[in-house]
Amino acid sequence: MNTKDDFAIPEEYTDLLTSVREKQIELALGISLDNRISFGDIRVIAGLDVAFSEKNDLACAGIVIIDSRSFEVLDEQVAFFEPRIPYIPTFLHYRESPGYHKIITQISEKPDVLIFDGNGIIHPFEFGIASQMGLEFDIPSFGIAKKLLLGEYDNRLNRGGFSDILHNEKTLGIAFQSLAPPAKPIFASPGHLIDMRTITNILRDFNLQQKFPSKLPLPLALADKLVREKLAIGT
DNA sequence: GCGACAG
DNA sequence: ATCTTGTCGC
Repeated sequence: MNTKDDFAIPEEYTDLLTSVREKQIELALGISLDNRISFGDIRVIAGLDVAFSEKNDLACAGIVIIDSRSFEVLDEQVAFFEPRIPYIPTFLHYRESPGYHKIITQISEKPDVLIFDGNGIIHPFEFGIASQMGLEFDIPSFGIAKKLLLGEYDNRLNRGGFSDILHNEKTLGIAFQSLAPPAKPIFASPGHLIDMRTITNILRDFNLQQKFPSKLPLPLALADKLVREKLAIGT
């Protein structure tokens, strides 16, 4: 089982990332796992993702904002930026957040909930990118990872089934097996101001969109598609 | 020492 | 994440 010690900072980045790590630990104290908004009151929900060029010198961040009742797209925005560091596990926020800070200033409507591509509290310091962005924007947030960073779960999942993800005897997230296609489960965890129950409801509600079949919830699936297309054009 | 490690 | 050939199933 992975622990904090398994995620040491690479030698060549100790100068830069030691203070980033200290900040993670400090800010993690400010995370709330209580709901700010109940599931039934969510009207506007957004998915956020980043795509990278092959050379890894340019990235495109994107947001797709959805009306949770009609499933219509209310707004979508992209922003290009240069990643500050390469991909280093547990430091995704430091790599991708400049893009998210740009697009959040461009949107016409403030979402009730943000869904990030990555982890919330499934993180050695319980402070993944979804937690940090939710805290910085002061908006309820959670993350979805396609691969499990740490923790354990019962992998005998039925279609449409959920299973708690445990780490050090604590529930950090939920594994979800999509209803539609044979696919591996996804791993969701709260970022900030949202609870497991609400996340479960969102995953269930936004999974069955015939319009865009995906194991990812609709807003995130659309954001994923958006940034990939825009990057291909802008490159 | 080796392996594992969100995107 | 991105690239990329081949293969399986409906």
